[in-house]
Amino acid sequence: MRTDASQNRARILDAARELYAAKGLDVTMRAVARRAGLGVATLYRHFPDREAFVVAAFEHELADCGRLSEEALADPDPWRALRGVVGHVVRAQAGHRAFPWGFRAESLDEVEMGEARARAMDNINELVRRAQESGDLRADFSPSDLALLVQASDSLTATSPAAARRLVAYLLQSFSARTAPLPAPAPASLLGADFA
Amino acid sequence: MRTDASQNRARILDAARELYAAKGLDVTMRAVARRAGLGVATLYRHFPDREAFVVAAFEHELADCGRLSEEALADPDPWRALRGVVGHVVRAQAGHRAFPWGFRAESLDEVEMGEARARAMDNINELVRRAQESGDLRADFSPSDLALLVQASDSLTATSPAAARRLVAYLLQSFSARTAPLPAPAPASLLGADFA
DNA sequence: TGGTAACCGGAACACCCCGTCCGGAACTGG
DNA sequence: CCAGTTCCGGACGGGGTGTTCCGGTTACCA
Repeated sequence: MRTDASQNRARILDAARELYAAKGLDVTMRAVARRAGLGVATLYRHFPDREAFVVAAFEHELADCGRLSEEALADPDPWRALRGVVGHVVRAQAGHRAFPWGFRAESLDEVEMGEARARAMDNINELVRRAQESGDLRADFSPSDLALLVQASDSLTATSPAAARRLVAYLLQSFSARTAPLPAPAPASLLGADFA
Repeated sequence: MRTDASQNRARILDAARELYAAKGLDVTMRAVARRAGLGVATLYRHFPDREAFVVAAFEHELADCGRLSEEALADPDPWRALRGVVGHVVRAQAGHRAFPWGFRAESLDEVEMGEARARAMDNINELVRRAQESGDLRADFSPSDLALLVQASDSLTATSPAAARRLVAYLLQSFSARTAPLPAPAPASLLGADFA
């Protein structure tokens, strides 16, 4: 591979991450190309189609997610560790709006990233099991509730990051088996000043 | 207005409601016209543009919402009434995916519907106040949290209605000032069989 | 019943998107 | 330094959307 080609590849992925972070997945290939200072054909020279391209842009975040789940397993307090993972993922997603999509992408299985995702999920499942065993996490909690949280949070991040944070705080409280209510962030209106 | 014109107007709105209910707002004007057995120009003869058209399709639901909030105010148990309103709105939304969008639409203010919405909001604000006074609803609850719930629920309804119901159950529990955990519906995976 | 005005339908317009093609520029190995 | 291969960028095709135009049709009223 020629040096300019690999430089351009990196520049493309950087541009994609910046734009996806700012605007979510509704970013055209042309916009990415323009941001990278390149032509659209260059994108298609490095990636077969749009989906593969988006997935490639998420490699970094997925690796982060895996590493994070490993660290969480080492925490002696599984409930605290789980909350930490949730907080991290939600923050990562606030800075990278397409995260849930990237996480769910079918085409991950093609590359070895599918395995990385599987390992991260195994870790999280184990973390959930431990947190339930410790009695901090409600017994009827399902790991799929985390996906639920991530997707719901993402949909709110688009309109109001503060609302997303508040939603996450509410949900984390519901997940807890203890009764102590967690403090929620300040209310964030999605409807302008309509609600008092 | 000629009788066929007014008949067609009703047929258009019916078709729109059916399609929006089934597929959300991602329905083309052509699709609505085809469903109504009419040409697309007929749609634009009755409504200036797509947005005004969608808003018009929501007139009925908004009126329902207002009536519902009136009834809820008559309930002696404000917390139960509030949960009832939430349940109704979420169900209405499951059958009418574009509800949150229609509720937030700016252009409502142009027609007299803006006033209907304002009254519904006043009622809900009052309901929240009473539920807090009764001690059932947490003191730091904000009426805007309802908008948060509706939007989050909507985003999940698209992929999994069961997940949306579970989310709502979790949130309602968090909203409660009492400690008794509400039973959550069965877990609903958003990620296929990836999570155990 | 007939004339007219209101109404209708589908084609057409303007604008987006993704993905491809090809002539020209740029890098690199000998 | 130069030839040749790799790479680039803008134009192109196919498909989609919201919106408008115009000739034909239909309902109404006198």
